[in-house]
Amino acid sequence: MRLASTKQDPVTFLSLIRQCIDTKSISDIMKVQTQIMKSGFLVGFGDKLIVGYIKCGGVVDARKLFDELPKRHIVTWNSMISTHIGHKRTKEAIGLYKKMILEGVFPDEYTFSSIFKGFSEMGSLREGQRAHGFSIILGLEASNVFVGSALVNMYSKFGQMRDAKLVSDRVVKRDVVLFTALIVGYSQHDEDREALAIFVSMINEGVKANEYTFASILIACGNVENLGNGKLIHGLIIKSGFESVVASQTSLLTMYSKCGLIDDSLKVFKRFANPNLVTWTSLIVGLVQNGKEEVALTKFRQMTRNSINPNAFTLSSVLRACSSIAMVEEGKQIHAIVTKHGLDRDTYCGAALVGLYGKCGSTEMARLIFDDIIELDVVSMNSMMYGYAQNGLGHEALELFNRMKDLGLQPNDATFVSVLLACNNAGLIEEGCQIFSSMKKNHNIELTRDHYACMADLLGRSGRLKEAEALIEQVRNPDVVLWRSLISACGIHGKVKMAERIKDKVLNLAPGDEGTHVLLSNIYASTGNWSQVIEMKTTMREMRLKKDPAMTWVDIDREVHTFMAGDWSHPRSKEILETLKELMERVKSVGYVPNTRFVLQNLEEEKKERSLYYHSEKLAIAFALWRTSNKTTSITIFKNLRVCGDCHNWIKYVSRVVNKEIISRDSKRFHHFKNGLCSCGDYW
DNA sequence: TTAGGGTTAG
Repeated sequence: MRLASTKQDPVTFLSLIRQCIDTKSISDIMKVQTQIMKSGFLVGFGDKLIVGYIKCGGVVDARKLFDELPKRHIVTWNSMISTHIGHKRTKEAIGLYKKMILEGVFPDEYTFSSIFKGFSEMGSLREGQRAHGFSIILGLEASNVFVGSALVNMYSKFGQMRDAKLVSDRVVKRDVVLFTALIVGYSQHDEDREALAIFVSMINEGVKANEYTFASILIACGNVENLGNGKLIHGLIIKSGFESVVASQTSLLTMYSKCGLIDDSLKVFKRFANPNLVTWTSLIVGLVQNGKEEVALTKFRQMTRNSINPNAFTLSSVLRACSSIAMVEEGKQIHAIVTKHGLDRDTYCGAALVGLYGKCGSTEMARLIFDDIIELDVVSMNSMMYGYAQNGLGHEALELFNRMKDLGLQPNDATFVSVLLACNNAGLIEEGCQIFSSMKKNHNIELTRDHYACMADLLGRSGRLKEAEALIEQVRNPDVVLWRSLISACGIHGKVKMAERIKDKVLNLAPGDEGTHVLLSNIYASTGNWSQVIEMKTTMREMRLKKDPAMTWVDIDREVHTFMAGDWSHPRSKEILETLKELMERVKSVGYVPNTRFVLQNLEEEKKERSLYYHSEKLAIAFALWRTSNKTTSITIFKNLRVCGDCHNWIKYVSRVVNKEIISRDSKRFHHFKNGLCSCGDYW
């Protein structure tokens, strides 16, 4: 901008400022300001120059000039405050608010409409309440709906829904914005039914819902799985002409998936011409929640192919999908994407990664990620503790549990599932009992089935069978799984009579429960009670109950190889058999003795030994050792059932003679075999 | 010459 050097008049200055606003040029305003100051007009034009700076995005320059002005109009104060709030300069905004009061300028309805947001962003409830009091004194709380909405918002953010409601009740002319703010507040604080009630009263007051209201109320319907109302609102959206608004459609998609109608979510999704990141993420999350993890992963790939970059929300959800169905390799690929986006240290992604690595037995990797997370929360701590629990590292889990208290984090019900499981898997009986009894007393945690299951298993396995039974009887409707763990404990401690008594209880509950039949048959077999075994098996045949065949699989170079006991269909059977033979000789030479107690069939001793020889995990380990190079330091195998005592012992010897770590995930937990020892300490 | 609301995650 070129300025004429001749004398300038007020009209010219005004038009010059307007020109600067149009071209959004801060440097031009500075030139105009210099000119104005030279002409001695600053007092008259200060406010207008500030508006100019603000409109061009020059918050800092506006503030500089603002501080130089001897007198400022209330409008200028308000503009300064709202601009600072808008630019996330919350502290400065609150500073300005205090400064104006000190200088004797009273805040008005415009000031209050923006300043309350500042207090909620700063987390200063007390100061917010003080300002609220001031607005009441000035008669602005109830008379102006802008002020009222801002207050409702502030109290909602602080979770003070009672206060939010009280304010809203006092506001004279309530509009759709105020109602929406209240609905969102209730819904975000798990009071979705109240949110629905507010929606109804809004309609009754004759206030029309808009796309924002619809988006929020659908989330509330989804949260309480109120499909009926959700569908009604879907109809209202169509009637009100908001059918193509992205936000309300995304909420519609979420509502259907939360109500379990994932196909309807997919239908809604199909109508999007250009779904955005939030829409894609909502769909992916919905798929994961409805057990469609593979589809979720396909959608994720489709999304990235469409050049939409994932964020922490998307990636943490996809990672959860991978770990929930043990897609370890896919999970590792997603980890690479997380790293590429610099999100390893994000609370949500970090927690999901910890969960993934914990689940595949790499607690060390999980811990490395965990230690790097910038802001630890209950979930990330729970994930790490659960990882330790699954892998039998009880003391490590307890140490984190204590650290949680030091960090001032409130443990939740999931925390106790992890901690109790950790105690259970590590045989920390006293610690487990103590923590269990503290749950309600000291932490006000509602006991769930999972907590009881852990505790019953812990007591049962340690031989306190009567206590375990009494505990299960405390559960309102104890399920089959709970009782089965007690039967299995009876088996460990040779209490056949008690096992039979519990079996009758279970079969009354669920006559066709094959697990119970298998358990009993195994208990009879291990005590040499072969006639009973035959009877059990006949019953099972008659009832057409089938036992899951034991299976072990191993993932090598992204190819999964599955093995069953005595199954020689693998193309490399010859090599497997040779490796197995060699391994047997080596482990026997250092002390391994086959334990035929674990053969659950009535065979001659030598045949029993042969049958142990070909258990699926032995075949899988032999194959993995043959296929991988000598440099490989660890191999991981997966089993659908629990590992038998003989294989457990055998793998310990193998880990010693081949000098490698062998990680085995069975149906209940991980075992890390190293140098002839197992991480479970032979307690599982 | 100034002001308020919505959608996604463990």
